[in-house]
Amino acid sequence: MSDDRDVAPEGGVGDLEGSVGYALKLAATALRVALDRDLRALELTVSQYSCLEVLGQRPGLSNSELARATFVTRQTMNEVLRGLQARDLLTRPATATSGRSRPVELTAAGRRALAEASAVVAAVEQRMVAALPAGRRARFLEDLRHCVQALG
Amino acid sequence: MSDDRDVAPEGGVGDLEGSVGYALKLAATALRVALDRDLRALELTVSQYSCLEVLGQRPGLSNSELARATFVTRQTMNEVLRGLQARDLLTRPATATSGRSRPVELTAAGRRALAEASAVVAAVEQRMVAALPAGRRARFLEDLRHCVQALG
DNA sequence: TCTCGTATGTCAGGCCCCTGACATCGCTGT
DNA sequence: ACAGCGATGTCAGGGGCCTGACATACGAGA
Repeated sequence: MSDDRDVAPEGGVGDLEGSVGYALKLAATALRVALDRDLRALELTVSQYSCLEVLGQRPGLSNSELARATFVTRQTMNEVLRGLQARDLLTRPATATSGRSRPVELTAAGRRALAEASAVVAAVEQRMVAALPAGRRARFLEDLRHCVQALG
Repeated sequence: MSDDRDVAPEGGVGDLEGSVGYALKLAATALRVALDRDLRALELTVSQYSCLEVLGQRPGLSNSELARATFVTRQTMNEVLRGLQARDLLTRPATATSGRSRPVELTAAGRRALAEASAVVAAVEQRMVAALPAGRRARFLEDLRHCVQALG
């Protein structure tokens, strides 16, 4: 107690270096930065790519459904959609056939952009996964899911 | 090629469920949300907590040094510091003794807030780590570091 | 039928974080 | 001595994400 250095409050976090949460944040940040950098060449943000990717696999989803699928609020997704729609990467009917939800569809340009972006993202992921010792990937994935489940 | 479903572009991402990057993003998001929620009771954001935590372990750091330590830009850290200073959780000399950098110090209230926040964060981390099978924590940490290294 | 709850789209305001730009200050090589 | 360079603090602008709030549209139950 004679020096502040290396002294953590009781029940506190302690050293950051050994913290799983800290390492998790760092890894996620590194991933986001790498994706941001590589996607910038395509004029796409990570959020926009996520939207396109989900839409490519599940065409016709509404704003709210896309928001749930990408884990953002529908307000946020609304803005993302507006940006992509302004660039003619997707279309929405002007009026809803039922209720207020309108199905979102990729345009041809949207599918092209998705294909390019998907390749870029896959390359980054490949670079990351390649750094993991062989055979540990499955366990790593499982551990990540355990974390999500414990926190959700 | 007869159906869009389950058909990934060549070289694309493919299914999201098996993607390490996707799982990593989910885990980091879950962590951030959990921290946000629990820190809200203390009127602290995650960024503010990060700043306090680093400052507690390394008092006297300047704005730019804190920014580097928490992996944000100095502009961002500048705003975080201003918020914390307005609440009297830290102090900065009005004028620099040399150059332009001014050492930041926690106040007594700042140390109290840090102690509370650190306990909250430790509890969240504990909840997360407890979900990992025994003995796998070290390897998980190592894998996360491998990811960071491969991307940085 | 009419009301209530639920889901949806949207606007407003705010926080976090970024890039770009600028002024200031110390150091260094000429 | 001085011009150039690097680091620092700060302002301006923008994007992403959030919560809160509101209006609208559908469906279930009294």
